[in-house]
Amino acid sequence: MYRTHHCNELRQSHAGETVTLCGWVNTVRDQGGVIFIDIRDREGVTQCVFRAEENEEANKLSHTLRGEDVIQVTGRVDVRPEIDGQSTFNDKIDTGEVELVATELTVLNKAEVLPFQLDKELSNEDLRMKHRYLDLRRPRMSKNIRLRGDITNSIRNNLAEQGFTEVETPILSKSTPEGARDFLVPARLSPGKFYALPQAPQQYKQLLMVAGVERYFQIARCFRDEDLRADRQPEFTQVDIEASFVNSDDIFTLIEGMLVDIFKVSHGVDVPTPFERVDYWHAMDTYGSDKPDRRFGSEIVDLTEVFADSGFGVFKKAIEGGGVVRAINAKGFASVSTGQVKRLEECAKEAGAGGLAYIQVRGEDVSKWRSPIIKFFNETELEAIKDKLDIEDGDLILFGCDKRQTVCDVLGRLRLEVAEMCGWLEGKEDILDFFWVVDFPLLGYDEEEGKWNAVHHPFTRPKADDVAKLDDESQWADIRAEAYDVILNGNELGGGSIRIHESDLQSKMFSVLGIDEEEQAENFGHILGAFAYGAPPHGGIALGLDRLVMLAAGEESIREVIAFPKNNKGNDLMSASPAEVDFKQLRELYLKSTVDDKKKS
RNA sequence: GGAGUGGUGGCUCAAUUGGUUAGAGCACCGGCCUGUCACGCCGGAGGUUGCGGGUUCAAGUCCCGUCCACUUCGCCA
Repeated sequence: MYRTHHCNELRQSHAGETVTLCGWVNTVRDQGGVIFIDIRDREGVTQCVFRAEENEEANKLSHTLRGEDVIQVTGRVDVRPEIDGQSTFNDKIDTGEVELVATELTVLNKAEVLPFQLDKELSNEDLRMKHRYLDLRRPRMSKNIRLRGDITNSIRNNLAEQGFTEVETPILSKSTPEGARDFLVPARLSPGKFYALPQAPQQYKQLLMVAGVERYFQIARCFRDEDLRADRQPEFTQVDIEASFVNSDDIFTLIEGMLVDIFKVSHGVDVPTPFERVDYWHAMDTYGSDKPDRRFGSEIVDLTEVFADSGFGVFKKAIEGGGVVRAINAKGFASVSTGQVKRLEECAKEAGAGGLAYIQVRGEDVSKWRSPIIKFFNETELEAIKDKLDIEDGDLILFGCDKRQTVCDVLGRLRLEVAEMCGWLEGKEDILDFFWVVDFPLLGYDEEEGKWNAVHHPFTRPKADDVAKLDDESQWADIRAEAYDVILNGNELGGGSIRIHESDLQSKMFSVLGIDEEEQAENFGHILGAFAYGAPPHGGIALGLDRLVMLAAGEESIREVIAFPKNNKGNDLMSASPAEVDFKQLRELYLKSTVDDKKKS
């Protein structure tokens, strides 16, 4: 037996016992005669005291210890003494009332000097990743990784209790043209052909419903070959769920229960249920986002009627073209700097706006307002916006005018940017604003491609009341889907839908999406076939586990909750992957690179 | 593919906006210390300022190129 206790276990009640601890040398405080070593394992830290009078050899050896050496210490648990009437208790550590008086020391493994110190925050991401195994030793990382484990446990328990069966689905699967770029794996046994890594187990889980599994879940690794972000990795994990004979409400109840348990585990709080449900268009019109952050106000106000006949040409033209004029009031931000205005304008342009109209409200009197556009407004318009936007001295008003969708995007983004600039979220980190966004549109028109795409995915069921509209293209934009997203504080935790389970409806859906019969047979023949043999009504959801754990851990990047993440470019700096492979390996796969590598050497 | 920020001893950062021998804290090495807990004290070692070029009497600082990292847009549920 290596040890009798872990390093966060000993208390005054253990006094007098002889115990053995194992762990890493956290700190060394060499006083010459007496030496204090804090020994650390994943649970915590315990102070060991080495004195020559207890064991001369151990004391001597203790002088050679350095940070991160792995040691085994045996000794007697003592309550920390009073020295000159002063307590030597350390209330910063849980074991601070005792110490281990060492009688035996074994160095299990010496450590070289580390490339970075574990007791300091490190800004060098590069270095952290290169020595990730050391980075993970730090308490914050270790806590995150263990929280992730606790959360997946909680999810498994929760779903098992509800009768869900965990089923694994293939990692080597088939490329589908829809959605993100696939990772491809050459199939040696079928020269010239490729597997694709799954972007999500979507089709498999529906087929499991046809198979009569009824309640499926999987903590599933998914792959997408797109550019990375702080909250995006090429491989990521979804909590994938599908159930038969359920409606949206059943899914909501299930997921709410699961999330309540998760935040009980991570925050120790009871999240109230049921979560509020917000209509998609209400979210878009009010917050300019389908995953709004509602922890602060500055909601979007429609001013289309006010400016319907405006003397300001830009507004008037937008409205005449079927567009809208809307604005947000950034309360108290009239002090915005020129640089910030520029940044906001950039932001608006990125979201599709032509420019940014604004008013800096500096005083009660309109003559003191600073704005490039206000001179075009008449008295009635000014009174109307004062009233509708609740304008007070010190406010900043930001306008958007264009098509409804564009204005939503623009003002939605500005709203978040302003919140960032003004620190509106400071002190609100503990708020947990969970809700559902429902009644998504089923279809969205892609201007570039000139075709209709599925907003969620092609298997999403239209709302019963809207099914008939599939026959009339002019009504496609108005079809609502039986789809839902669950949101927390402006983050999409997951989304799902009730699916189509009839092959004729599914076939019609494919047609609407511009997938002809031949292509349907080729790419989706198996699922259409399956639906012909008695597919039960079913639906499900997928939650992004990485993001969920990130939020539960209070981190800002999913890399902080993934043991071995990839960097911006999809590289693993520790193992130096991806890497070149031997020519022979490629030959066996019938592959030849076309990369021009004259830049090398 | 575009944009932004950054790259200075092992780590975190500084260096008067172009001017002496590139500094400090931590870590490291040596010494001292029997109650420390971010221990303390004395001493020491450690640098091709990411790389390449240019401007200049003089470049960590300015210019061009390039590489790397992070953030972001495009892309991506």
